[in-house]
Amino acid sequence: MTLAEQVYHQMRQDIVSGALRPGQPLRLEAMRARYGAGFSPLREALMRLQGERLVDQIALRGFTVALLSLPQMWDAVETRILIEQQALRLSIAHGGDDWETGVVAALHALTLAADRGDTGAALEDRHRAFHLALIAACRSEWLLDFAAKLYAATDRYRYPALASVSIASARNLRVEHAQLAEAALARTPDAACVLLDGHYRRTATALACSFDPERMACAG
Amino acid sequence: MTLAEQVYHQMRQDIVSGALRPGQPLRLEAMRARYGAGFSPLREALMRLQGERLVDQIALRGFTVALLSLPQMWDAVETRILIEQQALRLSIAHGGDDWETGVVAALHALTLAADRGDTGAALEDRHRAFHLALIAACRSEWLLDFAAKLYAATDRYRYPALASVSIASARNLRVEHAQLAEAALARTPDAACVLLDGHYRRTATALACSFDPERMACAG
DNA sequence: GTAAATATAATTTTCGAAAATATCTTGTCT
DNA sequence: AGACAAGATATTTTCGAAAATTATATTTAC
Repeated sequence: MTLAEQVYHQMRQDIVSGALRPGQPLRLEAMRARYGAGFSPLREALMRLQGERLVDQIALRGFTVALLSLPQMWDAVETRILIEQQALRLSIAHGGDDWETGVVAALHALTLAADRGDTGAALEDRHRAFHLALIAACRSEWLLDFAAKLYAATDRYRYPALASVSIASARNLRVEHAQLAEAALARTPDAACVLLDGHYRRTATALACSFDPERMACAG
Repeated sequence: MTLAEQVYHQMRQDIVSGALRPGQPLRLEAMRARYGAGFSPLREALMRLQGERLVDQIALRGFTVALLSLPQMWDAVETRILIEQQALRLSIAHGGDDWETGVVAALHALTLAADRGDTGAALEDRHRAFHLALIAACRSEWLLDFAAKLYAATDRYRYPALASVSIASARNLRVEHAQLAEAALARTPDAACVLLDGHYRRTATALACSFDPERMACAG
């Protein structure tokens, strides 16, 4: 993997996780120290992140971490529901044994991690893998591409809440995930889409209640 | 505008228009001669184009123009229909006087250009402006962003056919556009979405019949 | 004291050489 | 002849200095 790619992945994770705060200027000299790379790979990574709307750029005035706001969160959530519902319908229609197996495996791994009390990036990876497994058989590169971008965009709002137990435990996420997987494997697209919609909307509503754009954290 | 931005826009147009052929390697030395820029702005432009799926990259082996294929065309078309139908519904729900005025103006400009027999980039700009005007009031940055990417992706298949008159004149595109605008302004979202779906599907079907991946042209 | 003009500093952007990697050519051995 | 290694060539990737631009501080004029 080239240096530019490494910087891209690290910086992306730092933005999504909040290590780099929304609005924060990304000065090249500071980035050079942080990621140990020259200007070229840094700028290449920043260009890619700009394309994912994680970074804002103003010509000749540099880059900043994209801001967070409730309207933007809802925009990302609504669009994500549109994309993933369609991808889920297609997956249910086209998915074979491998798809079913992938969903079961991802659900099990997520449940194990959650029950064990995993937190932060570890749990987050399992969660992303589960939602990806549901739509993996949709046979549309565009839908998968958009879903990945929107996952990162919405994840920025959820990450701060992951550390605090209160929000997560208030709802029974384990049951929601299990029902979603069950409906998908039962090949009932309408039911699965309703569950997906509810799952994302409840999450967004919970985050909206405790959203603090200043601290960019979602108080638990 | 910085040099990197100029290169990005020129290169994007060259890929969409077919001046750079699908599969063609984008050697940096050749690009440097063509666009008159150093390695840094060239690579930044290529990184952005990769994010839009117009360019493929293999680490340490360089960049190529993304290939075209019928399955990929249909994927882009189907996804575009999903995105633009939703954006159109939202625009119809939220659009005010400015939106209506924008649609009427864009339709008129497109009709003038088409009747005058404009071709290539000139007509293409009017066409894009019309479809953007329809969804401009949707109030979703994500939907507009995706629609723009998908427009470029599908435009690559349509550009070669623009030069030849036969395909364009076989259908009455003028009537289709006018009916679409009428349904939108009449605030009948279901009717408008049906027209949009039919418009894109007929276009894609026509292109599919004369698709030639080798020459990457769509014979008229 | 305020505002315009100028000088200074900080920052982004661009360039081309150098390093790293891949690809092609050639020669050798079985 | 075919397979394989060694060297030569071509290409990508990275670096840091230089150029271009913006931001800040200082001076000057009124």
